[in-house]
Amino acid sequence: MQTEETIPVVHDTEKAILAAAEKEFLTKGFAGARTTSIAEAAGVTHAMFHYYFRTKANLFERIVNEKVALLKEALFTPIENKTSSLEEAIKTIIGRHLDFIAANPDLPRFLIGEVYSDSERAKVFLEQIRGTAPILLAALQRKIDDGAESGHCRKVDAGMLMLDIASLNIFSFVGAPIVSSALGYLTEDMDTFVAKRKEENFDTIMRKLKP
Amino acid sequence: MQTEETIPVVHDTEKAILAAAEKEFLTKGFAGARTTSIAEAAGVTHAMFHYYFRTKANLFERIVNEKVALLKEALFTPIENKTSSLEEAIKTIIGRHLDFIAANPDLPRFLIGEVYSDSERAKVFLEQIRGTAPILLAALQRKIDDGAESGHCRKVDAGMLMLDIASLNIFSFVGAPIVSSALGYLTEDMDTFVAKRKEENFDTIMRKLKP
DNA sequence: ATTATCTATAGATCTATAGATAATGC
DNA sequence: ATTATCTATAGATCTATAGATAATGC
Repeated sequence: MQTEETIPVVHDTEKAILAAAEKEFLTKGFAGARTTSIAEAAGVTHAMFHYYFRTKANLFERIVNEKVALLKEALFTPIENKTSSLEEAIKTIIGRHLDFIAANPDLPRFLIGEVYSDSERAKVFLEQIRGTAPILLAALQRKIDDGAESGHCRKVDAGMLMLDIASLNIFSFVGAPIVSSALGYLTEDMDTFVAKRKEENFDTIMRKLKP
Repeated sequence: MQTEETIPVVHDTEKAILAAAEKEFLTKGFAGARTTSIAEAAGVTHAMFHYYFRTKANLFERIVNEKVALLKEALFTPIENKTSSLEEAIKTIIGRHLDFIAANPDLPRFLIGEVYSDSERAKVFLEQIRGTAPILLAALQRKIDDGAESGHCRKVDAGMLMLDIASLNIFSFVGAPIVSSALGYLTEDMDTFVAKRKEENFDTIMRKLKP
């Protein structure tokens, strides 16, 4: 039972193409994606693709930018509470990151394969991150330094710590199919898996920080 | 000054095509690779491509199989010395893995993007690993269990530990361009970087094992 | 004789556009 | 009048093959 909107639904076709393109590009990459398949999946004529977005490259760029912005926002939002402990800050970062990946499971592979395999596209991506990452990292480094001074943790580099966190989180997803199949683990449901990995990776990182 | 071989160099063209194809496929993926570019890079006519390998898919499969076999051999060779300690075993595994990635820097991205994005290709890949990984893992698990019994380390799952090791090692390379650029690190020479990462990741893993 | 190579081109896609027609908003 | 949609097709690649010619090994 659909509710009739009085507000006209503008550009329904445009949205359908965008949604179909996102899926096609994220799963097949730029070279593997077909504009005809996108139009077909969107349920519109192929000509509509070009009417709304002119070129394949146009639409691809748009989707990349959208995804990078999303990632930027999800990951590099400064930790709100200035009085939160280092432990809480790390828990927040890992939690955010893993939740984001769980909500966008194709994105890591897409970024790895499409964005920074192409140096031109990588540049745009890196520019975006360069602007915001340092804010989060500076705050993290301050907390680490404070902790180190009071003897609660080792003095490690915040950037390297973030690389460790990113590695453990991302590969939990990207590598899971290999590992689970190779080792014969059962694939439990997503939520359980994410929760388990949050704890596990948090523990790994905290141990690394211990004096 | 070239030494004249009396033994005839068989299939020089074939080798040239193979080498060019490997580079093209590893950097651009199956969909992005062009058989015309491969022939051109190999310095032969395009028809030669088909004369030697018939189809694009043929050659792609051949290169995937070759690379997977290489990876299998490099990573899942059992630790020789049965009397070696857990610490030594882990050091060997991390060292081998990182050396292999350093020697094949495009391979992780290629496997991530090409092999297990396609479930059919992934199956072949996983079959290969399923055969050999358990041998290494069983040996590692035994060492962990021994260590746990004598109170030298925690009792952790060898499979999960390998996932952590793989994550940290692979992402050291795959993610390095992002991180180094985002944080403004200078790219030091490869050997230094590999050596540093070996130590760092070894330390991370050993801390995870501590009781 | 067999193997390797070349030129030329068929055949299959795929992106993009032209131009006509229908729907929509003033 | 403007915006959205359709059909048809141009134009550009790309993979693959046909068929002729040169090189090689007995």
